[in-house]
Amino acid sequence: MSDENMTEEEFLKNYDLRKYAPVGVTVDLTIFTIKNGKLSVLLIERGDHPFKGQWALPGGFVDTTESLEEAAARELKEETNLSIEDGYLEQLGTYGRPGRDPRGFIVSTAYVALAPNIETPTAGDDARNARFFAIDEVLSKDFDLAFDHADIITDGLDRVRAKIEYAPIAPKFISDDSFTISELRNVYEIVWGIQLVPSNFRRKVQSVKDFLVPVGEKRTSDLPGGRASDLYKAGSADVIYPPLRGPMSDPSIAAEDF
Amino acid sequence: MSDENMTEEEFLKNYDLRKYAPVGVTVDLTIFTIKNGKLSVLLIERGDHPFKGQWALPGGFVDTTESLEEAAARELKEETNLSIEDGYLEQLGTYGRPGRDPRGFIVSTAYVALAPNIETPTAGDDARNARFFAIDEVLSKDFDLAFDHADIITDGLDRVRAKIEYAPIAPKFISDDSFTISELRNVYEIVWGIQLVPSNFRRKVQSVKDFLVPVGEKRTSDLPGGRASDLYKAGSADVIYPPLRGPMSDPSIAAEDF
DNA sequence: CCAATAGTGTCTCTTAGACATTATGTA
DNA sequence: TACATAATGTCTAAGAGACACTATTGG
Repeated sequence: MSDENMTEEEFLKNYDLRKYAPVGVTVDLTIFTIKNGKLSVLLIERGDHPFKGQWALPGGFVDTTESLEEAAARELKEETNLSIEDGYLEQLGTYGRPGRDPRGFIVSTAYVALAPNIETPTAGDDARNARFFAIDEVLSKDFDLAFDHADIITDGLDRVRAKIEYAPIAPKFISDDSFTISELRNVYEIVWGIQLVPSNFRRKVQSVKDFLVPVGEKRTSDLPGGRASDLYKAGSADVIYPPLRGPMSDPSIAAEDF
Repeated sequence: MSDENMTEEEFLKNYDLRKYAPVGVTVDLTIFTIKNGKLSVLLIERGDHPFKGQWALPGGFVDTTESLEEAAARELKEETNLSIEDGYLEQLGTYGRPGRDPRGFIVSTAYVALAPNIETPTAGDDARNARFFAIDEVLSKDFDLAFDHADIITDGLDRVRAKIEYAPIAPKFISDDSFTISELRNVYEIVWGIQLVPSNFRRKVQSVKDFLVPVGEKRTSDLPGGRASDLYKAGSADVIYPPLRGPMSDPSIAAEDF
């Protein structure tokens, strides 16, 4: 039967993807958190070939019964026990350079996740070694990451630094449901790597509609001294407008700071 | 030989991706242009199953010898004869919902391309029907696009509308190498679907460092009347700062206009 | 001259950045 | 009390939006 006259049903009955060149699809996660005052990313030590023994982003092959998003959410849950609602998960991009995986033509769709400071990532059933590394350590020249994961982490870092300007995702770095404006400012300072003027930061975040809602309680610092601070929780805003301009958006700052 | 004691070379010699579930990787392009004063997207009429006879984004399977970017650039060249330098090409995202392609588990990495108003897309060797459609027509309820391409076009449209705020890509819509500020403003007005105040737009784009460089010539309008306008060409800026705020970034405008 | 578009100037209001001042907590 | 941090207020300069005005073209 010629292709021309086949119905779509007939075509699909005869169709077999296996005839074509073998390819694979994986997801990889850049799970960011703030640990010891530094922006950090979760890595796992690979227990199998390829890159056995090297550090890599958590991830794995996508099951053909799940979407990419579901595969990423599954990995996030496995590694951090965070559900997609508590944490934050967003597609970063897809990496498909031939040769990036020695097993064959395997494209990987990378996701960015944000996590609060969780004590120890759940190692999962497999006895994999998993822990958070400071970003600057991971991106240093002598840190030997598997695959093209250094590229992915670099892109993920850029994404996070740019996105906290206009998306209300910074609270995802904070463990508690409620937080102070100083804690929020601290997140921005760590992610951007610059100091912010507290009073101006306060004015700006408070002027953003539905970004922060006052909880009505105060928290006294664990350090000696200092006025108790008001607590806030994340509001319903889905955009920060006007954005909190960081060093990513202004070329004049970016030139000197990165 | 157990997996435990294999070297990486031995592992890879035995490894065969074909053993796993069959998957496919395609690229799809949302090639935007401005035609008849409307933002438009290139569609091709599918000559083969699946979705034979329906309109779809140009694209196809990725060759395992090329990167995703190269595959997208190849498609762009085939469809519009634009090289990646003249046009503009950027990864949009990857779509992997099971069932999106009836042939099997096929993920598609979508790219956004911008093209000047080209007369007729090169139909290519294959006798496919290909032409630009106005965005609002394509995204109307009764336009029956193949696959999940309506989702991809919607996302691509959002990307373009957001990105012309801070990236100097608007000139890519203009055929000529040099252009007037009115022509540039026209691009923004069409993409955003709003009217801009000419004098304020002029002041803002001219204040962006290295965005526009004067050519030193004037162009007289083809219409009767009107002062001759200065010509500019795209400069070396890779970011527009401060951004040209459109309706995408300001929730108060977005609410009423979309 | 008129009509039409390009380009300049001006006014006001908002916002950002810098920093002073006041408030409230602990040692 | 001293000290530390939170919260508020103030000043100035830059930028945005609205719109008036001038310049240059063709008919």
